[in-house]
Amino acid sequence: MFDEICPSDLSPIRFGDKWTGMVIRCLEGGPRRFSELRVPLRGITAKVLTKSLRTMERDGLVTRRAADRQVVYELTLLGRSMLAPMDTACAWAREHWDELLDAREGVADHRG
Amino acid sequence: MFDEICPSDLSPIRFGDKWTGMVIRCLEGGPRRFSELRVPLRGITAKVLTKSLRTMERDGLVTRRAADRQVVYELTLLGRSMLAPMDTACAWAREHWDELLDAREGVADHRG
DNA sequence: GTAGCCGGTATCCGAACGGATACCACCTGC
DNA sequence: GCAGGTGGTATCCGTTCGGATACCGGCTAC
Repeated sequence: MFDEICPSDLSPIRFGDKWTGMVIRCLEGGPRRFSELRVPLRGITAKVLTKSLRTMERDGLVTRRAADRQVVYELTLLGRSMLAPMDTACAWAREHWDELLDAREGVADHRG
Repeated sequence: MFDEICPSDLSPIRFGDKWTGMVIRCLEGGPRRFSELRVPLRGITAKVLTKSLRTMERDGLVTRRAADRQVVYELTLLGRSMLAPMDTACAWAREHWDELLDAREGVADHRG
């Protein structure tokens, strides 16, 4: 999923920790439950997702709401405001995709 | 210096490693020597700066040129192109400075 | 009662990050 | 000959990051 949304592995631009950017993308469409977030974030362990979400909560990017025997996470206005710089970053990465790739492959050619 | 240029400590947006964004800002005005970079980057050790610069070189953001018994680092076009998303990120951070600060202080109030 | 989902926590681990310190070769100026 | 600057490298160190694994209480379905 995220291979298509955002070419984030190669880009040097990061939003928060490894997963924060992807979590924000997952919450872009509305509130999501803990286990709903784990699906698109293939392979993330509960511990790591919990830690990311707690940090994001601390930083005012998401809210955690435990209601009616389920937990939902939702973007705050601040969290939602990060979508703009994220779009800029993704546009930059897409625009310079080839150059980024060339730089890494050049290294691979020389040393790998 | 960098406290004024970019409120980067509080912002969750990062470009490369800890120093990459600041190095790019330092090189914005033209080529700089190794020791010239160390001045504004107060406290950076030679090892860490070397590592940052080598990574940036590998990623095609800077060039290293050893000429006439001195070494100069210069932004590539790719490196220079990062100034645009960096400006966006800085603008975002400035715009949401108070919210970012509140989130952290709220934590400090509760737990610190 | 027991199997399963939900939303985690606890513990351990290896790798990477960032820094401190010491050291180095090379050249310049005195 | 010796101090000082330049552009590093080598070694060690504590912290953080991200992940693997095991386990947990609460609830539901059968």
